[in-house]
Amino acid sequence: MTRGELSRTIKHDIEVLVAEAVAKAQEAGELPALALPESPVERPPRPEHGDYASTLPLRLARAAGAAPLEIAGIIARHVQPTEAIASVEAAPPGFVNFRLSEAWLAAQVDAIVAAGESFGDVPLGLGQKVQVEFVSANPTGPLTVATGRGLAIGDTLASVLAAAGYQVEREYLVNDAGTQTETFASTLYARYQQLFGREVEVPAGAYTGDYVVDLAGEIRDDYGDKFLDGGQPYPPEVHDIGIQKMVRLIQDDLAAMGVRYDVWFSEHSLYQSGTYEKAMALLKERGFVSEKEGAVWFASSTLGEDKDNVLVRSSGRPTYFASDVAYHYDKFFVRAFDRVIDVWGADHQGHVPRMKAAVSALGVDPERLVIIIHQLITIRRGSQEVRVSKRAGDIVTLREVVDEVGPDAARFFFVTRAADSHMDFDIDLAQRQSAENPVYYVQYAHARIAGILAHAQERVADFVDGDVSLLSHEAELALIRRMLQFPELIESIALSLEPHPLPYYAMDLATSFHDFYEKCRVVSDDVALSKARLKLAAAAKLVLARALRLMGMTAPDRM
RNA sequence: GCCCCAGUAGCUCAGUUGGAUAGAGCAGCGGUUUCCUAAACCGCAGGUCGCGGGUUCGAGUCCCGCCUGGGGCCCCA
Repeated sequence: MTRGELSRTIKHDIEVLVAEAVAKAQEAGELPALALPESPVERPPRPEHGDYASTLPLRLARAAGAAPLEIAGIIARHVQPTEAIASVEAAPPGFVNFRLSEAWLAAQVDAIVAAGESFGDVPLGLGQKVQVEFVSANPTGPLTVATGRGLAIGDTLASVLAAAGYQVEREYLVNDAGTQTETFASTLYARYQQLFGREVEVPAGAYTGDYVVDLAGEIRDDYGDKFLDGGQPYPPEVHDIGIQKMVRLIQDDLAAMGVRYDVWFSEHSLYQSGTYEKAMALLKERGFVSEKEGAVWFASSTLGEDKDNVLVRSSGRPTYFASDVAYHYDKFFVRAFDRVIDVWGADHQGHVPRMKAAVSALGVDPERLVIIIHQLITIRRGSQEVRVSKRAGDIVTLREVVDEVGPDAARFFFVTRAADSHMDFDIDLAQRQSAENPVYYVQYAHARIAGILAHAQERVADFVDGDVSLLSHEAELALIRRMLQFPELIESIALSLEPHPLPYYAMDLATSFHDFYEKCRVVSDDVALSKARLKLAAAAKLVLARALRLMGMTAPDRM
């Protein structure tokens, strides 16, 4: 096998080599003709075991009726040697260990530099249309810290999927049609009237945060007393203006976190475009709608749910669930996404089974809808827990955190935890540790390389002709090995849809670079070696920058 | 009561989908700068992987039970 377009990753190449070796051993009658179990090659934890290892013999032993070590020996003997592989060995109790050729490793630096920005891309998605919808917080208040998590997960996932060859759209659903926005508008209008000295009470369940008062002030400044006698509970313009301003605020907050959405989808538009009616009609046509107790129900119990769910209240108003059914109808039928990924907080987990049931009731394979649930964040100031409630007005805003610790540190923090894990966010600690945040460790490696390249510019003419075969130091090879993991990581994240390994990788890559820096003088009197090492440093800079950018962070040249 | 998630070093968390001697960051202790960025590097210390059973060549990882914490079980979103 030669290096080329067909090879996704060296890991993949080795998996192919193993499969071919088994097939040859079977032809030769040395192994029984058995169907092979799934057995991806893995990375041995200890360097003396090589770069990659197959555990296939261990999995095959019972069915083959032979000792694992013996099978490992047979497979190792049948592996076709390639320029990339230096050695193949059987090791007890039944591993097949592969060691990469150092000459081949060194040559990969040229490949990485040639690939440039596209190093790390893997042909997995093949242009499939994927939508990632995340955050989608109600436009009834500023974004809270809690939304930072969905933001980091969703945005990073979208970036990684794009790198993996998917056609990705980021989407924010603006809930501009529900009862929450009505309560919000009522509160806003009450505040507005109060600003003109009227004795008006805020409604029950009102949004008592000061930001509503500020917003009312803005409306007064912009429109004067125009809406003062606009009717009850609020004039429609106040509702719309309020939502609009709130959405703009949210957009600003998201921009401050480095997120750009492709689509801002209005819930209200589902009712104007006729999508809602079409979705309900399809559901009815397929026999999943029933009427009882004066309401319209989704017969989810026929799909294995423990109960039915209301679509249209007896008052005639659709529920949030009905909106969401129509919304997903739009995603799959109108816009025809191959795959839809919704990122929700754990407080919505109860909504997952019925949403999946609804999608399948619409006739869509429920596998095409992936709902990622992330656990909630507990916010503390020191030892004191902060209850976050938009309505009560006790909010720790995302903006507040960004302003204090910076977007890069915030993004890094949010994306580093697995979605399934609960998260403690201590604001005091975040401030104190912002300078200790590992993101700076990664960024520093990038800045260090930029410094070296600038330094070299004055001494070494150019290093495009650098001969990378001169790279043979352990630290150099370790850095190259680390970089070659990058495409594997992209592939792995695109499959698992769990972005949290990315920051860990970035730290490891930075460590490999710092170690190389300590042990290998880059710019020295040895011009040939300098050029080779400059090329290696430039490659590392590329990969660091890309890892950071995938997480929505900056890659500074100076710190 | 039922369902989902978690419990790993003092703290915050990873753990390659069941593999070889369980790791990182921070905190603690000690060391490294005539030299491209010391926001770095090297070393030391720190563990009954919540508890108890089970599955098998092999379990932090899978199954069962229990304990603790978070979330859910509305004609709320």
